[in-house]
Amino acid sequence: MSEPRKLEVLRAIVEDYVHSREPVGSKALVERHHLGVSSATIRNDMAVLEEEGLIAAPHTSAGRIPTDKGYRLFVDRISQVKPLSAAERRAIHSLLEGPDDVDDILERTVRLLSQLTNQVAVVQYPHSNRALVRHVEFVLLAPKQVLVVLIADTGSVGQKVIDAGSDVSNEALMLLRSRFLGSIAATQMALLPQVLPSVVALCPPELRSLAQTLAQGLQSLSDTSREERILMAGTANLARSNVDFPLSIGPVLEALEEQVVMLRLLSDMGDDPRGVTVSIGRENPYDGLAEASVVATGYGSGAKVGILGPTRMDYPTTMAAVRAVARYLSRILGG
Amino acid sequence: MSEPRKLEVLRAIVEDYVHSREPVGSKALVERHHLGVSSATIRNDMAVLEEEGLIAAPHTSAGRIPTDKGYRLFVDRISQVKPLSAAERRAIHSLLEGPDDVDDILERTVRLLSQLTNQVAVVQYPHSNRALVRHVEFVLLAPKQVLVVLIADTGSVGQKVIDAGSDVSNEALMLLRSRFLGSIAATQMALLPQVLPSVVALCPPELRSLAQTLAQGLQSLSDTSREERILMAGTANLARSNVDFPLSIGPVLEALEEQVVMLRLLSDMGDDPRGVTVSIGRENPYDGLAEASVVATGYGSGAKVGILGPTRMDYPTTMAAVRAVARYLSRILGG
DNA sequence: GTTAGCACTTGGGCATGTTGAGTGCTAAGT
DNA sequence: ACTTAGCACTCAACATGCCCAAGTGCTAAC
Repeated sequence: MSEPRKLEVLRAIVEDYVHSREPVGSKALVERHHLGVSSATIRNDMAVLEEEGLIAAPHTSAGRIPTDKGYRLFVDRISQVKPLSAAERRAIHSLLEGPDDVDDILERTVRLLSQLTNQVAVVQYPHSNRALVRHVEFVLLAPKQVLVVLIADTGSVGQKVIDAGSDVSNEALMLLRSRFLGSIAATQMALLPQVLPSVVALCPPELRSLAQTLAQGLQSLSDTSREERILMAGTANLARSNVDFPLSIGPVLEALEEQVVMLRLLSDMGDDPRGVTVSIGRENPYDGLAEASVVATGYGSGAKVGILGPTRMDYPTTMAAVRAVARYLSRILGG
Repeated sequence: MSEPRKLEVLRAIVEDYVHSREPVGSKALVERHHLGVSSATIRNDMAVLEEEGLIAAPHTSAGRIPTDKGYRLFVDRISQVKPLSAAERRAIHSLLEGPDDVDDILERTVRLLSQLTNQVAVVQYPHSNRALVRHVEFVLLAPKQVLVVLIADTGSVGQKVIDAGSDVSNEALMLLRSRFLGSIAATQMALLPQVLPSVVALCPPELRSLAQTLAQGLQSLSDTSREERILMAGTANLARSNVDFPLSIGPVLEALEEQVVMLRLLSDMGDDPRGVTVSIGRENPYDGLAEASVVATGYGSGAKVGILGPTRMDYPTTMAAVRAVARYLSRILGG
């Protein structure tokens, strides 16, 4: 049995199964694809594929369906990225229009991606390593509570309420604000941890502890605004694509609700800046996603975009969409 | 047949059905509830209830289930709000702890509510009518793009990118910022539409048009920060509560994804500041929610909290939870 | 107005039969 | 050494028929 044909058979099985949602048998296979051999030969090949754990039969006398391992091989070695349709290109292009508000763009991106792929789309807020501090604001909410606001020149705004140990005066805040602002304006976010301590050190002793608290607040903002948030869209696709198909969507919804889980998931994925990464079924670190796959890639300076869907998914098309969207995102937000 | 007993029967049917998820028959009814009459009598009563459209039989020889109208009557006239359990009270109390960040509080509230009710919880961002302007910031992102930030003394931060028609200088922005800030600091958000025009009018003529654009931005922030956003949690409960129960969750997920739909839904609901409002099944203005009910109430100065779940839901408990959570929310955020 | 009794309906469970897609194997063909 | 035709076998899915329990509606008596 020839190695190339074996792969061809696997490809055919994956494609047919993704398309029909039904186990595919040897006879149907030779009919739909013009492999130059008979169904008996295919049966032999399939037996081998099954031995290798690439396909499996749900029950004795049904066709075969790909295993996680089968999909893996398919994705790694067989599939070719499909070009996008003209309409799809147009849709992505239209992302370039409209206001360049980061939130807005991400919002629209994630919707578009979910529509293109018919899956749940997920996008991580862009890293703002290179962003510069544009403004700092301290707002006294209650005697001991201060709202810390950190604005970057990219337009991203981070905010956090912190608890000062003791009563805080407005004057003190004003003073500290101008101190901080004077020292860190136009500084890279990534450098804050190095710069902030010296600012604190230069403050009058009686304000030192407050300044310390505020500095911590600012620093955590520079951290969290980098990675913390995630946006998603297309949850309804989970239900739709699984009409009469029992991917139990409960666990998946749970995973999607836990931003922590999703963040972990995305950042665990490889970081090949060129290609997209695929995590299939049980390869996922989270149990609830044992029947799901994640297709993701990085954009900009390292944040991730991707989709989540059933293992039985049209990988070539999906990968193409994710890749295209990521590229445009990089272009718009400026790597 | 006595009117009180008829209601009693309806109540029993609703309660049993909610509990067992199965149509309830006359015999089971007399066994579980000690109504002082025989099953034959109940049958007569049930026939009447069915005529009145309050209950229906899925097939000829099955028990009855409540109709939307039946639930309506139940909610309006029969049910008594159940007191919360001690554990539930404790959980709600613990909301009082931790930092009083608005986002944080709402986030935790909505999670808590979804856990208490086992439904999807939804909360609208609080109205900030009475909030005072604390700070205004303009950030130049690109030659023609300005980020407008509006900070309220409540700690809520609104932001928006606006498109100035022509190139903008940093100096101009600085000047306008101090003008605006001087005029509207400590002004009520609700008053902005009246105050802003006069600020614009006092600007130097060459900056007038930019000032006008910025003023519009500020105003829309004061509007949108009031109503626009919605937070939700517990989507996974949709799948869980419908294991082996075919509320098609697809349409519901769609509705939940459309913030517009949800906002409309919430604001269409009555505004009784004391009690909770319930919208049952087809009473909902959105078709996808024909098999769902919404239980909501106002909090603070008019925003809404509530839950969404299947029509077959434990209304008394749910209503109690929603009401209790709304009260605490009002207390924390200061009506 | 209530109740007991009874005939009637019907979905669900179960055992049984049938069908068809699909397999694995063997033996023959290239 | 592959490939192929043929064939016996397996098994989910569907269908059929049967029975049962739950439930109803009605009537006649209390």
